[in-house]
Amino acid sequence: MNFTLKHQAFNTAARAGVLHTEHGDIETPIFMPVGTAGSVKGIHVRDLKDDIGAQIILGNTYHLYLRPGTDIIEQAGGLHKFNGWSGPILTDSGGYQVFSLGDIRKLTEEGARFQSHIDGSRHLFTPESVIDIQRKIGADIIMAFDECTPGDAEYDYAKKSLALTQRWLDRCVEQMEKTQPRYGHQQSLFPIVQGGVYPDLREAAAKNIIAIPSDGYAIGGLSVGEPEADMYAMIDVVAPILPQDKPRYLMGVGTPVNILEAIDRGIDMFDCVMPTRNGRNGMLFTQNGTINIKNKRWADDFSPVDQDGTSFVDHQYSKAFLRHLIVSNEMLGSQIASQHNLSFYLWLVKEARTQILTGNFKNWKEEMVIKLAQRL
RNA sequence: GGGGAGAUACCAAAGUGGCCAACUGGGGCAGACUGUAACUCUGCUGGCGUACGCCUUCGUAGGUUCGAAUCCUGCUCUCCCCA
Repeated sequence: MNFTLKHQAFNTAARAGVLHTEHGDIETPIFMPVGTAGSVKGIHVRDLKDDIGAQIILGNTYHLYLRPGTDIIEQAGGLHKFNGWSGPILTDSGGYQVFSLGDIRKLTEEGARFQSHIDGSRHLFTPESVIDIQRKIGADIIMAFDECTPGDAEYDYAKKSLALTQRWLDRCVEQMEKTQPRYGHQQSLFPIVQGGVYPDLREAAAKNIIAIPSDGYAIGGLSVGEPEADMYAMIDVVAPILPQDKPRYLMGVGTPVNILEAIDRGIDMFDCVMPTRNGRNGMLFTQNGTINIKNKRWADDFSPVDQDGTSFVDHQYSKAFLRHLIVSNEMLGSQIASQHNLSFYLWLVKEARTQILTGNFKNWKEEMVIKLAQRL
């Protein structure tokens, strides 16, 4: 796996590049749809590829481990074979579940003990086991096992949490070295910078991490409850420390505005459940702001879902019909909204890339941020 | 014709003397959602007021009572059973 930088503008840290993987090239900046349980909820692989233009998707270690279980995925020949997605796959390590399932897990030096949210059964995740599982899933990009520190963590907690994440990282690296790819393609480990909302912790974490040779570096523990300004401030601290010639992945972010702001600060890769989850809940993202399609005002609006949209669903269906579907809890509504939102997200990063390459990113971004913040 | 049951807010349905502007669902109207325990969650839903509150409501007309959605009487309507 290697990364080629195509262009870097003078008045912004934004970059355009290409990340080459054995399952295909990824043009950055990129948004990666989240497919927690092996599927991007409600979206066919064909539409992901041909209509939405996704270049890489996510899977989740914790969820896939619980269901269908690692054995089944191995028997299938890896997640690519299992779900039919032939492009690159990145798996989250379960570090986010350490955060989101805080009530039913316990952290120790050894790892994280979870109680399954499905049946209550008890499971231990260690840095080693998490690497092994991701190997078996067949991820192109394997994420280090970390503790995703809550956004409101006090300094002392964030510091301890970071130290644990760093010790776990060393064990992840060691386990990667001791093990081999499962299905004949390369698997790369991305370390993760934590440190809460504390610049000195973030700086130390970033410096610590770049000592580990990797094909890419991630920033985690943001957009988890902290003020938006803190998120940007942490990116400002960390991104300049990370190697220029490696992709930078901001985990779990975010809103369209978040993404543009982060691209401006030198981030290359993003993922977020927002386009799919919020889509299912009736929120549409457009160039001109967000739409709550459940609102009464759309009931008799027979114009296309999105006049400027790039997906077929944007022109195939009207706002009124989509509202009807969502309000009626018809599953097609979730599908259309998700497909629209993902298409918009992929359009957004593609357009950002074009603007970077033509040297107009900064101006374009400033205009877009204003438009995107509107509510229609 | 005889017997029985019932009429509560947009719908359904609790409430059978004061804690009732009235439980709870649904519907409606808004809001939230950031490495997915999420087709989920939260709020509001008689009128006016930010709020304390005030006003008008439980088929309808009267009555009893300090006080009625709740008790009594007449009327109207609905449903069930038997002829």
